[in-house]
Amino acid sequence: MDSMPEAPRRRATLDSVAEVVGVSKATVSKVLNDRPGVSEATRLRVHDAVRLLDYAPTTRAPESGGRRRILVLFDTLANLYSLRMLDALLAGGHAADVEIVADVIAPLDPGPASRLEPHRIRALWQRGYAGLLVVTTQLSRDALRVCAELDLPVVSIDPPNALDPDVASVGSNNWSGAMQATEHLLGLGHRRIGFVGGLATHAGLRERRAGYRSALEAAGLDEDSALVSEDGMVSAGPEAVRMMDLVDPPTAFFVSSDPGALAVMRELARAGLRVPDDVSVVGYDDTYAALPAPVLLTTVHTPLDEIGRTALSTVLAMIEGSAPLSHHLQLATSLVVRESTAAPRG
Amino acid sequence: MDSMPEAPRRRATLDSVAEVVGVSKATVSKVLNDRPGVSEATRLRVHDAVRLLDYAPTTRAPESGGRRRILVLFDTLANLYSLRMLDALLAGGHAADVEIVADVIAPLDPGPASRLEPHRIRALWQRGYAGLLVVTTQLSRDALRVCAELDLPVVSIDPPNALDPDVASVGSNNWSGAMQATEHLLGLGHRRIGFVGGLATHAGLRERRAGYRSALEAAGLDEDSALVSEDGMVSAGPEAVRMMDLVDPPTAFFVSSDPGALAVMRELARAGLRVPDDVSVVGYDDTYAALPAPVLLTTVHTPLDEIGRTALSTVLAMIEGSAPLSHHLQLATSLVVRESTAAPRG
DNA sequence: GAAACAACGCGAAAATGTTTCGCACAGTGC
DNA sequence: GCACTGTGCGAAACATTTTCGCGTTGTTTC
Repeated sequence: MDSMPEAPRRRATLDSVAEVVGVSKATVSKVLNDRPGVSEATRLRVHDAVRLLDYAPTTRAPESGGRRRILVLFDTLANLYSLRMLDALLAGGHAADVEIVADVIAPLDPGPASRLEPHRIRALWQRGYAGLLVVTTQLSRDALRVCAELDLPVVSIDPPNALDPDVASVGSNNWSGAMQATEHLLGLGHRRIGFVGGLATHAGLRERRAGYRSALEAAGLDEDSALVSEDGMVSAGPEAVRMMDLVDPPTAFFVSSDPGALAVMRELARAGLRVPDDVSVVGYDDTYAALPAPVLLTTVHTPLDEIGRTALSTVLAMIEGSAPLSHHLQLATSLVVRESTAAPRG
Repeated sequence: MDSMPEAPRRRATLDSVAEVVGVSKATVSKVLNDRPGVSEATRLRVHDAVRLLDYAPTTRAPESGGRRRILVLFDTLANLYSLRMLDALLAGGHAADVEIVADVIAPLDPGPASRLEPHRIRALWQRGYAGLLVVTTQLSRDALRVCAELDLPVVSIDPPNALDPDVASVGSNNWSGAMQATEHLLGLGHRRIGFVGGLATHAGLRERRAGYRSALEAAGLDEDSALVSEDGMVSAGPEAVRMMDLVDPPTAFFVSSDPGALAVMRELARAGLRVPDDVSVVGYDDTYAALPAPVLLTTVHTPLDEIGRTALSTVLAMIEGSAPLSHHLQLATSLVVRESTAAPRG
């Protein structure tokens, strides 16, 4: 018995493409590099053959000449959270000599149809990314299965849900952060503390709610459902004003995002209430630190730099083949007391 | 007599490096690609020779999945201007099926030494970027020369200085924008209008100053140097407060950036002055539009989306080989009147 | 209408860089 | 002294890009 009867289907090479088209490999090379000196007809035929044979240049030595490329997918860039995360990742990319490519999942169509579908994952993989970082976005089970098939390492940053325990994730301890914020207000003497949260579809936001409740309970207080809003951040301001009209209004608000906190402060100011004299406000994430607001926000600082660095080194470790340190890292938050909180009146 | 007696100093090649070190080109190649099978001593000697000869491989990195890659270099990501620009560029990248790679020039070292040096440009070219977009950053003449040599198209977005007329640039009409802002205040009845600008090293900021002055002159007013500050944005707030202490204080401020305007509003508020009741404030760039500030900022809207799209299509056209529509595009600004301006008191 | 000319498309060969494979040599065990 | 083994390196094979010249085609000139 000699070797296998059929050809072992070697990878397509420039010569094989040239042979199929019936031109020289020089011509094929020119087409692939968009060099002049080739007719449009030949150009088209070469492209067809390249597609047909699924040709890819071999000089691509994935781990050699070119640097590794990591794709970072944001749900949106329209907030400072994304910006600071990107900044941290770029710094980490420089340090590790990898190329960080940022993209938004659906820059044109914000509809729910533009999720990360399996075919999209395959397209990403074909583009040669060595790893994938997904920021505050849920990956479907199908998408994850495709990633596993393609051996494409994925790390989720601040995942909305801990859907799959096998997916590595890096985030911060939301429950503890909310505890810190609420305990700060309790420590100032507040007893009626409103909670203005985002939609409870995000696990992190649910954890913040739970932390808020735990802090209240630890202080011997019951949660008052009239003081809790989870309608999403667009209605944060009106919701806060609504609570202030209650017979026993809150003296402080814990708002589970910084933009939401700013919206609350804005609406309170329009309603004639001063922060922190009349009402205290605590935000979350510390993404607006550099912003010279009239009243600087007391907020929970999430270590985005550290989260970014950790996520990057995790995905790099996975690319190298080693298992990540832990599948679900949560970094510690810290409270930053600025100007928007004070002891309640009287 | 034959040709020139001395060698014309050709570009270093693998063979020349190998000759200098006294090894084969295979060994040099292994060193450069971090392949095993080379002793540490040889590795070091090769690295030395590479540095000495300033060797760079002539073959470029292959394009990712066939798509072109455009590098966008920001001076910093720590502001919403960069964020919105990046967002616009990513959207344009999706539309044109090119990969947008964002990076900051010096993520670690903010010193002036980290400019875009020629060798850095070569490194970029080697990584296979088809074009370069530079945001609010000056390129040195040397760097531009290298770009021209390498045939690497460059488009400057909002360049600090119109150094080289041959470099394509896309920006907005700063002079006209400042005119609009100042005319708005004049139209409301203001006659004492303070100008708080950034450092006048940036051409765009100088143009804004000129537009401010032109509007005043068109209204028959003289510029009062006591009402002009160009100390940079860090001192914007204190400068505004200082002007309010003048015997004939301004009734309005034109601040030539949005963060600066917010800083001014913050300091005015701390000094007990209400905006817009006591003082009006106009900002510039409209980068904080989505921000729920207590008083929404009246500002000059610069069309960052359009600027980004235009810059991207310009660099793509240059890659295709066609000349850009124009070398120095300036897009029109528009005034967005919100809450921070009103007629002067009494 | 023919000769001269210009432009373009293409391939052979040279140039450049990467990978494979085998040789030489040093150290080690018997 | 002989076999064995691992390491460092280079020759040659391989993959791709670039240069340069040749032939074809279409156009202008007389």
